[in-house]
Amino acid sequence: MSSTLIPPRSLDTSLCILPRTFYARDTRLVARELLAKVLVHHLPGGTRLSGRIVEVEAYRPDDSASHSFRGPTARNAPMFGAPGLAYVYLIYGLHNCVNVSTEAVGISAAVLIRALEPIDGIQIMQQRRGIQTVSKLCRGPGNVCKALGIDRSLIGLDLTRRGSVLAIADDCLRPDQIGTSERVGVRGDAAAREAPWRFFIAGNGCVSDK
DNA sequence: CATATGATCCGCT
DNA sequence: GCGGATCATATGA
Repeated sequence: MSSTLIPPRSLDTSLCILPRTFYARDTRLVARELLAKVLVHHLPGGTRLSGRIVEVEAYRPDDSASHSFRGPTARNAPMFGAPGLAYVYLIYGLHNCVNVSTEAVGISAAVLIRALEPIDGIQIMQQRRGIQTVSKLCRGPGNVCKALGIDRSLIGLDLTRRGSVLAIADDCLRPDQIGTSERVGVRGDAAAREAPWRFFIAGNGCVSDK
């Protein structure tokens, strides 16, 4: 397998947390620009689990594949909330999936984090996943959450807040080449199914569904 | 209340 | 390629 990225050994997340203004923009742009950013989960006790974002999907207003398509509910509330909030949901009764809300308050949109290139806490991720292969630890949205220990207790968390246990940081690395495709597993109308709103770092070995 | 379904994953074939 | 796991959520009675 080949990887286009070289993860840093450490990262000062306190200085480079993405601000709310980053998320308060068109979701497709936010999704693209989240590539190569670093998702960080701080565990109780101070252990840091992190990975570089290598694959995302945009879910937009008036998007029949989106959980918010039929209006606000208790579950999708974070999608309508402030940009930069965590939206975590359980799918198939088993898997947690993590999103970040985007666009202005009242507008329902989010970016689903589909895959990471592991950086910090690889040994813990291996234990949680029950596998060794690093490139598979955070491949797929359910696996991202399982490896990093993200669950619904984090719903509504403000990822832009200083000291948040979950955050996204910018260490100024940029993806070489961005690939796009239709989103995985969506079942809305034709426009939603065909929209090229999945974005990934081309050639990265941690991307799902290649 | 009852029921159908899903932004998935894994193991088996 | 197929199906089972497993349950929150949404929807309709």
